[in-house]
Amino acid sequence: MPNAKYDHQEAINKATRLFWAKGFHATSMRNIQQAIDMRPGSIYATFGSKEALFSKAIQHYTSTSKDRLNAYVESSTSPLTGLKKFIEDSIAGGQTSAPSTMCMLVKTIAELTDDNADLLAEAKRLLQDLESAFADVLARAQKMGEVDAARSPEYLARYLQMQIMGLRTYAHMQGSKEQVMELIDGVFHSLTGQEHLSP
Amino acid sequence: MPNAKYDHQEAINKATRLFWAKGFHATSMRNIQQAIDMRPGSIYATFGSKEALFSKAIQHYTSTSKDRLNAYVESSTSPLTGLKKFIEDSIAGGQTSAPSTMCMLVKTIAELTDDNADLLAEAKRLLQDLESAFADVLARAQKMGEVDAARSPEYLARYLQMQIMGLRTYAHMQGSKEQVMELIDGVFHSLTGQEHLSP
DNA sequence: TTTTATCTTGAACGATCGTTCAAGGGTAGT
DNA sequence: ACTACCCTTGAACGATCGTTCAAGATAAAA
Repeated sequence: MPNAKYDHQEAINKATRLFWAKGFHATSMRNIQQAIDMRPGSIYATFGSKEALFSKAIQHYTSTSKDRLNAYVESSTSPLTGLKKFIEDSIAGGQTSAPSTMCMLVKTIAELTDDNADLLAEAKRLLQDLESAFADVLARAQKMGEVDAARSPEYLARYLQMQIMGLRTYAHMQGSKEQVMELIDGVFHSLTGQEHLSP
Repeated sequence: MPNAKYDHQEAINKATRLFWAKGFHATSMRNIQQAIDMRPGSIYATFGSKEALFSKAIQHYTSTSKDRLNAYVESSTSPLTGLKKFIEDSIAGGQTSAPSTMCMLVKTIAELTDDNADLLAEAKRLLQDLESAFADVLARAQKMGEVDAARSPEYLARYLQMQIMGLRTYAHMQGSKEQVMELIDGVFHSLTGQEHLSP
């Protein structure tokens, strides 16, 4: 790119934050143009369409989320405490003031229909990716005896994924940070308690 | 109304199902016109605006949900089994083939922003109403010894509300009905188990 | 400096959005 | 049969949607 004026990665980053905050339909291409300071011609030459840009956005979101999870797990004394820190940070929001406490992928599958079948399918696939990342962490936690080994990491990850969806959505609905933290503690007690996870 | 051609209640019912399936933004007034077989003039004379009609819709949804919950609780051998049947029916969907496994109010707070501040606030308020209904049921379950009495019904309802949000959203993401039912069982084990709910 | 290739610009397009309103239709009361 | 009143109709409005494209700007190659 001999004549590249814009930083495409930074553009995707800003577009991601905007889509995350407002959703797919409520974010107009004119909003995007203003946020990333590009004119329609450049945007369409670079990304192709609103759908394609949104696709880049949810991919970027997922990649960043995975990185953040792994960073917490690596820098913590144990996989499980790293996992908890990741969840608390996702909801309470550290310095990285996120556009929403809700998961961007959950917002996406909540909003989109078959009118955007490709995006919907991809959001579901990316959520499965994140679930796999949870399974990896939980498998490591099992080997360290932090979590009941009688249940498969896949089941535990499924359970955790569902809990995180609920927690982040609940946090978006209700203001009290204290009560949400209490719910997080409740979730982790049910996760470490061995006898109450099995169906 | 000496000259009323349309059944307004049935119109609200159909509009609710459409909004529930497609969300606020993706549902156009022309979609509504077709679904309820009314022309724009009549719709606006009756309901005032798209926002006002959507407000009626989420109120109707909440009212129906509460009725369905109470019906399950009354017709069951115990409050807790009624609660579980309500949840299973909400997700698996009985004969009432719902437009979505996801909670309409969750979809609403996931999609809307401050651009529709009134609707957003009302959806949150209606979710609190449902949480109160859960608290009533859980208090009755406590008196019957089905649920740990050491925790307040308000906390338990908060916990349950969060779980339902997660369960229904997860069910919408992932196809396997079997795995979702397994998760529901897991939730109820954590709800009945006394030692693992406290933070 | 001139040419060439690449990227950017912004006006403009057709489609669709939520909404309005003058005109028409139908029922009830006289 | 006539009036009065309510409800319904559907064309039309301005705004905004996602997207396109000819023209201009810019930097590397010759």
